[in-house]
Amino acid sequence: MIYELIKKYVSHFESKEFKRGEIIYHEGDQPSRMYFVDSGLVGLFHIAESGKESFLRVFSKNYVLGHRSLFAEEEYHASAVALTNTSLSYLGRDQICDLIVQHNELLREFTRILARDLRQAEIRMSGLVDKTANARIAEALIYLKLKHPEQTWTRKEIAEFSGSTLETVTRFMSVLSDEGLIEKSGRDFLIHSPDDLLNFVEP
Amino acid sequence: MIYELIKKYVSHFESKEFKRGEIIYHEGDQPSRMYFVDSGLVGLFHIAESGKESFLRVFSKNYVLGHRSLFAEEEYHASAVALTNTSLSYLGRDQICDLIVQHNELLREFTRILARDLRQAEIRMSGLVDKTANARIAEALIYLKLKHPEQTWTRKEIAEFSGSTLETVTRFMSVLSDEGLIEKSGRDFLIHSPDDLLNFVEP
DNA sequence: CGTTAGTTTGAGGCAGATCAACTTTGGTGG
DNA sequence: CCACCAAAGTTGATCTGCCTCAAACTAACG
Repeated sequence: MIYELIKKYVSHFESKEFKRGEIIYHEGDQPSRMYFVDSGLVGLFHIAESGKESFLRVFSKNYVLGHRSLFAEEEYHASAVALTNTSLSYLGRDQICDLIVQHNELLREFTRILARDLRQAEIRMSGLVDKTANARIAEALIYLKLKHPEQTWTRKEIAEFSGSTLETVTRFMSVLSDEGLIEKSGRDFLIHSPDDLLNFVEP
Repeated sequence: MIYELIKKYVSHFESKEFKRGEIIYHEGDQPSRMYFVDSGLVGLFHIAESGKESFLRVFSKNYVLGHRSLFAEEEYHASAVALTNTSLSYLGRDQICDLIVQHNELLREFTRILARDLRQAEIRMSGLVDKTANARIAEALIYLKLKHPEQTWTRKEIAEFSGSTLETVTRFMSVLSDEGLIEKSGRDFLIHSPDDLLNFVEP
């Protein structure tokens, strides 16, 4: 959506390829660009003091990344990592600045994205206090797998997204598999019915 | 800051008084206004399914509230409550819309606020997984009391801000008092040295 | 002063983190 | 194409932080 809007005003983009696992930008760095996903999948991760990682956001085709830091005029608070082979286009900070000053509607779209992400972050925060680990894992499974069915998510990624641990995710997925609520195949899995899954965890 | 900017373009505001405990807007409502704090203190609370509340944000003099929902074009995801007797000015949605379309710099300021709040929410999220309850309580004490020394925060508010419970907050504050790191006086308290406090909890 | 909202302290229990050892998967290079 | 091996997943056992429930106390306001 935002990427479509931007393409209306910009004809040429620099672009770059990343392989699975490659880092797009590092937590702590000063932002100099805004990235757009042409293909592939990107994850945003924050590493806490203890070394524990949190999986904050996922970016897929046509999403933007790096915008938060640019608009906040802060360094990156998290690292962006390619989750698959990924192709990104990007624009420099100055070019973005010109664009948003000249095209108010573009800036409004960025503002909407940030406002929605803020809601999501605060709701997840509340879920971390309120819900059991299994409930959060169930939601993570649904969110990650339904939005990105082609991706083979690792147990570690699911754990970091749900605010749990690898072992707890594994254990719970075994239960779900025994209950016939998901179907494991190799490292991947399939959700039969999201509703049944949620019902299982919140009766 | 944002309020100052807005005052440059708007001469007349409607305004309203709220007593401690009064609700300014309800979670789930459609946003129709944006509020500005003239005096007093406002808290933003989200109630999770189980009934557990999370204390998401604090708004004091010159801060805006209600902006997230307005920009996201979503209903409120949390309720705003007066923490003290509070005086708010407000503008209607249409008026805000006109303002931000006409004054790009104003919209940029809103975007910055949202971008910074998003960082904070995601860092707090990560802290909920990573840190002990006591570490989060220590941070909450510092954040709430240093930014708003005049406010007598309740144990419940501190608990909901730190993602803990009233009892755990009470217990930990008793320890801190015994250690001479805070000084209780009635229901209120005083922090001697924020650094010492943080050092006590993260050695 | 009486009343209510807020605070304190204790005892108990359990969800889920941690540590550890073993198995499986799937990519790679011979 | 198969053998190998590093990376990912599984499972068990243990341990503890802190939440929950309960009951008594105290501050503060009208």
